[in-house]
Amino acid sequence: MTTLEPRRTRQRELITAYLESDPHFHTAQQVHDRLRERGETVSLPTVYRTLAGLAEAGELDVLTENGQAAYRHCSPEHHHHLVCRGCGRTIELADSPVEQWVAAVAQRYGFTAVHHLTEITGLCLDCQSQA
Amino acid sequence: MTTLEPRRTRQRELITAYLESDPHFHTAQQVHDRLRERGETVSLPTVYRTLAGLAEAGELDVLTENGQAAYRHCSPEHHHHLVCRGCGRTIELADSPVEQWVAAVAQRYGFTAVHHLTEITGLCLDCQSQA
DNA sequence: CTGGGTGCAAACCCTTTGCAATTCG
DNA sequence: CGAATTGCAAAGGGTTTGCACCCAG
Repeated sequence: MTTLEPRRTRQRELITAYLESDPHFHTAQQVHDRLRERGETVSLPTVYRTLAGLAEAGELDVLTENGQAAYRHCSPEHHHHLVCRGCGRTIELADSPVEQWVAAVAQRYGFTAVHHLTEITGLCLDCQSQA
Repeated sequence: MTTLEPRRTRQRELITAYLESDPHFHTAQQVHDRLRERGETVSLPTVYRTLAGLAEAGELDVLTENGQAAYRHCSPEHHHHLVCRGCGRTIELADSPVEQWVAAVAQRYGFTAVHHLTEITGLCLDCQSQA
């Protein structure tokens, strides 16, 4: 059996390169805009299709915020974020009990190819005083 | 200062009553449909406005899945979901270590009004064999 | 009475799809 | 060359908004 690889096109390269260059969450539209700003021409549908494909292949993490899907290049060192809803300040969190729990849950229900995503939002000290 | 209470209307009563009667996640459209099935007349925009208002007031938990916002009457027993990427099958998970960890993290960094969201996706047994 | 709430319809926004043209392998 | 990919434009689906009418307080 031959592993069917996606065809290597200019557009696909641009998109994956961009995601790898900036390992944060980006919506399809953001990716599209950034590439256009650089003078690259990639259509919006192509961005959507490519991102959807990569996500399904498990190469991207997906997060829906505000009704928009945001994608991020998968990283082995998975960490979580604590985000301030006021100023957007983000704190990276390490050593959470989440990974272990996820693994246990997956095993219990026989799930494989498991991904997980945890987002914590709140108001930081600065934003509390301003409110 | 007088606390400005939302006006008590028939529609608002119906919506809140429904959410309290079934403490799971419902999209605006689902709420609308259920109420209509009962013969109640509430317009879709009103459902959206009411749910958005309640959510902002912190009386509802919000979760966006598949690009649709789902609302649930706030309950202390927050649980998470394990979703199959193949068939969409969803398993509700209780007793996760996430809430405690979130509380600890929030306290450590001085965050308040903390919300969190954990999504776990994978492939269930059925979808593994079909692949 | 008076302003917030409601309903309708249309507008919006993000996303997906049909299909012809293009391009990789 | 053949199949996968792209781009365009248009459709789709959920959500929001403008505005006139209505009803709770």
